[in-house]
Amino acid sequence: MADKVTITDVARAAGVSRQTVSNTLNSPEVVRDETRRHVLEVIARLGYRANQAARQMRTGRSRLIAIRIDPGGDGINGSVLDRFLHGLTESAARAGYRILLYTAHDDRSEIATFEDLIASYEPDAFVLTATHHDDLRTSWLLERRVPFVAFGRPWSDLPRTQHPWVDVDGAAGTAAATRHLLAAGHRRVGFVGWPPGSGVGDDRRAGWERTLAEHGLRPDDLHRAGEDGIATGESAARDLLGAGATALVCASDSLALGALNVAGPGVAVTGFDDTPVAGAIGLTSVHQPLGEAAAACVALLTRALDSAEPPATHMLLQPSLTIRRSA
Amino acid sequence: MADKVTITDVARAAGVSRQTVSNTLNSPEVVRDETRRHVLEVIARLGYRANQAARQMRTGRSRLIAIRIDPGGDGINGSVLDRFLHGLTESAARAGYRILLYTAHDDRSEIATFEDLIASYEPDAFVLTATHHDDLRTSWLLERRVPFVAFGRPWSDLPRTQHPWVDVDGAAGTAAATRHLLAAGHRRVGFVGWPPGSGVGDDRRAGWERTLAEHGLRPDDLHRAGEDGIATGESAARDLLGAGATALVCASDSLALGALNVAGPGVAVTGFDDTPVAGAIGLTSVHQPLGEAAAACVALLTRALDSAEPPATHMLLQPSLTIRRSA
DNA sequence: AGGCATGATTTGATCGTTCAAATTGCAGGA
DNA sequence: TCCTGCAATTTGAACGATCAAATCATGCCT
Repeated sequence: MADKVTITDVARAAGVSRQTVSNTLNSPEVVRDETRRHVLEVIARLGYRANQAARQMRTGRSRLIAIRIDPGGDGINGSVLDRFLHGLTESAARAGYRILLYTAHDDRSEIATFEDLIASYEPDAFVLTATHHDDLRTSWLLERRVPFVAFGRPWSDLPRTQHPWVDVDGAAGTAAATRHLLAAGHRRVGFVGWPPGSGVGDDRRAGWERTLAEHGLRPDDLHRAGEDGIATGESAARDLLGAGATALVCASDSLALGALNVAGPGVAVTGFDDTPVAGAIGLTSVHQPLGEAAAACVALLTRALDSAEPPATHMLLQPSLTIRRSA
Repeated sequence: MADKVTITDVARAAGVSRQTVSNTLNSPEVVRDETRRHVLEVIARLGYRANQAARQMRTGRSRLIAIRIDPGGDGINGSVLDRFLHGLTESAARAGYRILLYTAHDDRSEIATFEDLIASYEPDAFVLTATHHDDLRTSWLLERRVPFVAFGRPWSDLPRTQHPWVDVDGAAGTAAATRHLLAAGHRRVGFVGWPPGSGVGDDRRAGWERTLAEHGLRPDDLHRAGEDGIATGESAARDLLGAGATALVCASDSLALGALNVAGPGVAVTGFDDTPVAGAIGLTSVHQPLGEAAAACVALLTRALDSAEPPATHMLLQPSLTIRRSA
């Protein structure tokens, strides 16, 4: 590539030592004002930037954050992670970090990739996505004191699952959707979700249930569960409409799309994640502040890595409801 | 992190020199069989992996490939780049490379990021996406001899735009869609695209036009253009159906979705990019082999970087048509 | 005038791997 | 027996930044 400028080149041009150049950039307070100004002028003139490999060898810090990328393109909800990833890349760059990607198809292969990345590139931290029950990754990283933050909560109180996390309050999202439907006059509001046992799914159903109770209404068995997908949405919606529901809160946009296919005029449907599909078909959907979530992950990590402050342990963000034709 | 194993540790444990350990991994042909086997056993036992920063300082190679990530989440077509990015990350890892992400909002800020990344992390190459007319990036990289491949063709014969690229044949995609509609009995097939001047748009229109001509049919002004989006699709479809079209080939899934909103029974519509939206609403759409495109990009780069073979200059891949209810 | 303290600056060493030259040992031929 | 050639192995140096100890210069006090 173009001829490289090193700290020795700058030192020579400025008539000072290498250390004075390094101090000018990293500990300016130990350099006399006049010297510092002169060195900065030479740095700017020569276009000097520090070589990260050399810095890393001496400091042990790569200023890299590693995250898995998923093949989400076949799914309606896949775009959630890309928006998060974009936000993460921007926030990290602002904090002086870069994002390193990897792929993995299960916990064990992801752990094998952790070992490889840690040994070769030495990322300063990991961001975990798609956390789940019995997630092997979190305890592996905790045991080895590898800094990380999860986008998604641990759904267990076990000590080995206590780790830094950022999440969006799913229950608050379905609560807002439910309130919106109640405000529109609906009294028999159904819920289409996933089988119990999924932390995220249980949380989203809790928001619907709790809000009905707050309005003196009973769920009355007006909830159905199944694997995420349009087909599940369709069959669950048929059942619920047959049972007298006039409005449906769905745990995902895939489920909501299926419900919409079945819903007649007057039936209100909401989804979750505010995906491009929701935008395309006019679906009211819970919007997660993914840019904010990404920024929060970087903030938690940089506080742990760069700051003397005690690390923050978690951050729960609030969603909003994007209102469209469907409700 | 966990105690590090270095090449010196392995050498000591094996009773050989550092160079013999390095040779065992990188030039095994210069190490006696018996010695090599013994050293490999010690490497495995100690769990040694080379420190990439140290290697990079000596070889000048980071084994990183940098690519921009876009905030595609607000667009229906955004998922195209995520599937590509996932495929790229997997293919790169297979070839011994990792993917480094950055963001940029225009050519100039992207070039500023190039300068920063090149000086600090020294990526071995860049993958460019969203190439366009008067793209400043390609000439900047060519002038500095920075290795890169574009996912997308240069649409100009100017010497300064001759660079390695991988693309999917858009014209072949719309040709296949057009043939499919003709085979279904349609004779008045319209085209909904973008304003002339976009290389991608012009190419996709050419596929439709050429296929009609091959069947002795004339386009008859059965084409409309506008900014990508559902609204454009709707108004263009209205026009074309009014002009007698019974089928529509659209340059994107967004346009196709708009067209579908307007199309009555019996009107066939196809889109482009086979996005999750297409899957969700039952739209026949041209599918781009993004995993293959990603693998081709890595192949072109690794051939240029790691091989003595003369570099390949480009690769044009073939799409397929995913047939659903809409056509 | 000399000694001491302190701010400012310099320089040797280090990080871990690869490069390249030097060294070693062994076999074959004169 | 000695010399030469070559395969196998070793070791000093380099990559570029930071760390830390050493050095230098200046000012103040005795």
